[in-house]
Amino acid sequence: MGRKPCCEKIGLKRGPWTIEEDHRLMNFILNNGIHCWRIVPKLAGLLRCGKSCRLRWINYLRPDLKRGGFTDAEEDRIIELHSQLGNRWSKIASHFSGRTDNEIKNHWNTKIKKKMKHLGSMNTCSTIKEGEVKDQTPKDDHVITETTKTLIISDNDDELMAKNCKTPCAEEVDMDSLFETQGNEISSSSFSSLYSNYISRSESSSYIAEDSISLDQWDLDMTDPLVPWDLFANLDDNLFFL
DNA sequence: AAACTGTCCAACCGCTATATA
DNA sequence: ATATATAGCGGTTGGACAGTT
Repeated sequence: MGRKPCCEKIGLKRGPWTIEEDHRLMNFILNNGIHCWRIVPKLAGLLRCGKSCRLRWINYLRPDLKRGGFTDAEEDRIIELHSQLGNRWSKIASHFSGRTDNEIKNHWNTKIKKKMKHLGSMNTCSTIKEGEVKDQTPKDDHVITETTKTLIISDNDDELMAKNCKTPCAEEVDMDSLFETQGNEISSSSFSSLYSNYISRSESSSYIAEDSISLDQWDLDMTDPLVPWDLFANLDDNLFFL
């Protein structure tokens, strides 16, 4: 069976939206509501497919959209939800008012992932002793971040977190007991709860132990400076929608 | 100033889920 | 029960822009 791409129809416009198109779509929806996306472009006088209109509305034109950068709190919440839900962006987005799945997905892929990775490599590098690089280097998909104090899988996190993970990844670790036995002083309750989420999710998928990890392999110096994300937090929410 | 490189994000693609005839 | 259309989702891409050489 299979469906043809909706925009293959001759004459339909693709690519970036013009201001006029935005106005047409916005006016139409605000005046008439949404009943069927297929007929929206027709009635609104747009040479776009319904799918494209829907996306434009959801991701850009919706009046309740919150524009601007993510706050620290939002970012932490994304990380927390991602640890529970994996790449189910629409589910994650449903926990935020005014944020789209696309926006959160983009933010995760471009900012948070890198941030995790960066912090992970800093922690990793600081623990490696000369001459022991190969043996001591933890798998770089194990990262502890300061902001969340959760175990994050940064390099192949998507695969690991995916519902049907088939790739052998890492061993489950009881971080609480590890901290006790290793004498670390991390006492964040959010850390253990978030970590538990990872474990329960991992257990529900075909999560296979591959190698052991130890806190010896990490430098858990939680004083590492972070990018000041809150610099972006107070951009004018109403910048777009006046 | 020009060329190159990296980053960001809007938009698209292809798929699944759901509704309906 | 089946076929088909639409809605919705997540992954990916491409172009604009910024920074660097």
